[in-house]
Order: sequence, then C-alpha cells, then structure tokens
Amino acid sequence: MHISDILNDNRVGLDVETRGWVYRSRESGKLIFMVIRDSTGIVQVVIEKDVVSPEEFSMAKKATIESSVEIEGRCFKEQKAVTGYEIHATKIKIYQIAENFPITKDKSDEFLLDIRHLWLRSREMTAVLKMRETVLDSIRGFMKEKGYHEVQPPMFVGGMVEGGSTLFEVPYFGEKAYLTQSSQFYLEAFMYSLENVYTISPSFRAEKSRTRRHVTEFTHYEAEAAWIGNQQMMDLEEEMVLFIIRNLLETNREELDIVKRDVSKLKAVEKPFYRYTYEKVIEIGREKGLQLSDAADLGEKEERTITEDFDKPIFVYNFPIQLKPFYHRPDPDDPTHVLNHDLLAPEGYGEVIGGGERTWKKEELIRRMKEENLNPEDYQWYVDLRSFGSVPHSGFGLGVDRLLTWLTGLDHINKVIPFPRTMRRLKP
RNA sequence: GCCGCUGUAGCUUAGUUGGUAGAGCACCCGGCUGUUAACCGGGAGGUCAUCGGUUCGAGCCCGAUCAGCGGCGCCA
Repeated sequence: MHISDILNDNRVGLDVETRGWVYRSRESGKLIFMVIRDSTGIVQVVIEKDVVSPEEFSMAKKATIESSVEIEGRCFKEQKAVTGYEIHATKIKIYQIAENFPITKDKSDEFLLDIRHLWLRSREMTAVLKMRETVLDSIRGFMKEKGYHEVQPPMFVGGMVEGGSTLFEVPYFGEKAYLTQSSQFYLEAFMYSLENVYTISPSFRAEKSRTRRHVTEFTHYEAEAAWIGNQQMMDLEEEMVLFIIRNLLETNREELDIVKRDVSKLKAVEKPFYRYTYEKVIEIGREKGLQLSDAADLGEKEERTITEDFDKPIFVYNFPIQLKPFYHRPDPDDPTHVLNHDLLAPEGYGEVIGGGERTWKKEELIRRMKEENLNPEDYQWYVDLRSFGSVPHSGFGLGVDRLLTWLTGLDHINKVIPFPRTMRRLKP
C-alpha cells in the first residue's frame, strides 16, 4: 500500500506492507531508522536486529539512499517519527542497493539542473509535478464547463515568420520547417469549426534570453473564441485563474507547504482583478519612480516594480498600436490603440497572459500587415480565413510555467519545469 | 549579443603580503537500542577549469581560451 494510506490512525496496530526508496537511513548499533519514500509521502521504518533475520539486518545496514525496498511490519503512532507514524519491520526486501547518490544536503541550483533526472524524485520536485498536474486538470475542467473544445495544432510549421520573432529551424525533407512559437493562428482556423477552442501545447522560442522567466520550450495554453470581445475575454481569464487557485489550495496544501508557499497570498486573490489601461499603468510606474516614455514597452524590470506591491493580478489593456503585432484589432473608437490585454501576476511575477481581439476584417488585416512591412502572401492561409464568413473573435495565450512559478512562489521558471530547456541547457 | 561575477575533492566551500592545498557533507572501516539531513573514533579521496607568462617559488599576480551563473537587451 502507499505511504499516504499508512499515515492515519486507522492503521495503528495493524500489519502493513509498503515499498519505495530509502529517503534517509540512520543506524545505531542494533537499531536502524530508515525513512522510506514513495510517490505519496515518507514514513519512518524501524528495523531491530532481534526482530528480522541476520541476513535482512545486514542488508538493511547496507541500504544506501535511494535503494529500492519493500517492507512488512506493524504500524505504530509515534510522535518522534517524521510524519507521526512508523512501521516496525518484520520483513525487509531490498530490490537494489543504490550506488552512491550524488545529491546531499549541500547543493546548488546549477548542480540540481545538471542532475535533474535524479532531482526529479526529490520532495520539492514531486510537489511541483503534482501542482503542475492540478493546474492542467483545472484548465481542462474549466474549459470543458465553459463549452470549449480541446484541439491539437501542429508543432512543425511552414515559413510563417513574423518580423523579429525567433524560430527554431529544423530540416524537413529537403525543406525548412520551424518549431511553432504559438498556436494562435491555427486556433483561429479551428474556431470556424468548433467556435470555442483551446490547446495546451509546447511552444518554442529561439530567444537568447537570460532571465528567470524565459525558456526555449514552454507549455502554452492558448484559447480562441468566436463572437467574444476583449473585456469578455478578460472576464473569462479572471474566472479561470481564480478557479485554478481554488483548486490548487484545495488539492495541494501539502505540496504548497513543501515548496514553502505563503498560501495567505493565494487566498487573498479574488474578484475583481485590477483593470487598467496601458496609460494608467505607465502612470503607476512613474509614481514608483520608473523613467517611462509615453509609449514605452514594459520590460521585466518595469513589470516587477509595478506588480510587486499588488495583492491581485492586474489586467493591462488597450496598448498603443505600435507596440503590438498586426493581428491585434485596432480600437474602432481610438485607432491609435488596440483591443488587447496582458495579465500581470502580482508579487513581482509579471506577465502570464497576453490576449485580445483579433483583426477580423480582411482589408484591415492586410492594411495592418503592410504597415508593419509584412507581405500578406507569406500569411496566405491566415488571410484566407477572413474570406469566408469572418467573425469578431478574441483569444489569449497563457504561459503555464510562468503561472506555476507565481502560484508556487518559486524564484525561477526552471524550478517548475521537469526538464527545462534554455539557450545553454539541453541535457538531461 | 553586451556588461559583470565565478570556476579548489562526488557536493558545499576556506585558503592571509605569492612560501608544504584545509574543512563539512557524501563514501569506506569500527562503535552505539530512539535516531530526526544523529553522534564518537579511524580511513580514502586534489592535473586548484585549460593553456601560456611573471617569479627562486603561483590556488593566489598577468594574458588568452573554455564553461557556468547573474543583470541588461531581445521576447505573438
């Protein structure tokens, strides 16, 4: 049985059997205290020399950290044991004596990345993996209830290039293919079929970024919905983020404790989120001492300064048109701005969502492309979508890993990704 | 890409004006019947990132190279 099933009063006095890996082991002459770990938790096992066979005892003494073991014994309540219960072993079977495990109490972030294939089994990473799962489950549950369909866009894409973007090039039967940077354009195609669609897929960016929130491969949650405007899309995102937080608090209190998250900060997040125009945010930045021009783009430092004192996420909407790509719809009431929004996480974490209304009229789309010196022919099929019953629509893209970094309160995106990929790290 | 910092045992690190490379953890051997990343005794483990230079003598000073980290920039 799993360790979590042992850690309760119902098992006290009963014989149990469990298996896992040696988490700690201390021996004291005729006594061995062995803490074992499985996917559900840790529990102390006491092995007494006079209770088990001499062979079992000497094997147990040799059991190193991470050795795989199976234990039979009786369960006791014991305050002195790490998790409050312990097993007095009557039988112990060793599957493999582990080689010298390289991770000890002294470890650097860098070293943990080098041996990530082993660090994955730590309590910290195990907790993160469980919380990741909760976030993804929450997204799927929420979107299903809202009538959205999950779709699978391609990861290999053709020569669609936006100016300034950085694509990974891969050989493709004598041609060049690229790894997708975003599935947005494909979601817009799916929209004409299913109306409300979303995907959770990897996106790839060949950016030579060296910041705590950039990686070259990340989990991208993107949605697109017909007949929806910018403000309505923000409503949906707000509800969705709250749903994820509630689920996480309900499902993963233990994991949040393991990563030392201050849960009061998460509990404080409630409706409504702040909603400020771009100009208002520039004003807030200036009040906090930032030197910002009227149409300054917000860098990481600016976002951190602006968001660090906030207790709830902030929507920033209607950016100056020159800051945003052609597919954002210009505001009909103010063509110098687009109907878009970013969602900035509080506590200094910054941008987690970018979204807004799409330019849906064919002529306007082509005009915007030309204004940005792009050739509409390079986007032939995307433009073609506007030729057959085009409709107003909106969408967004959320960086799952960035969201998780905020929710877990960790200081670097590479701590929430099992095998993070950066400019300088491709292994393990 | 630019700027800065760092590189000493498997890991985390100390190393004084340039003068015999030191510790903790992990590992091996021995001891201990209630340990909490135990404790006590012993042991093994080093091309001081690499290459070159200065010097009687370099972990330390100088130069180059490599690697990593941090910040900036970049950033559907």
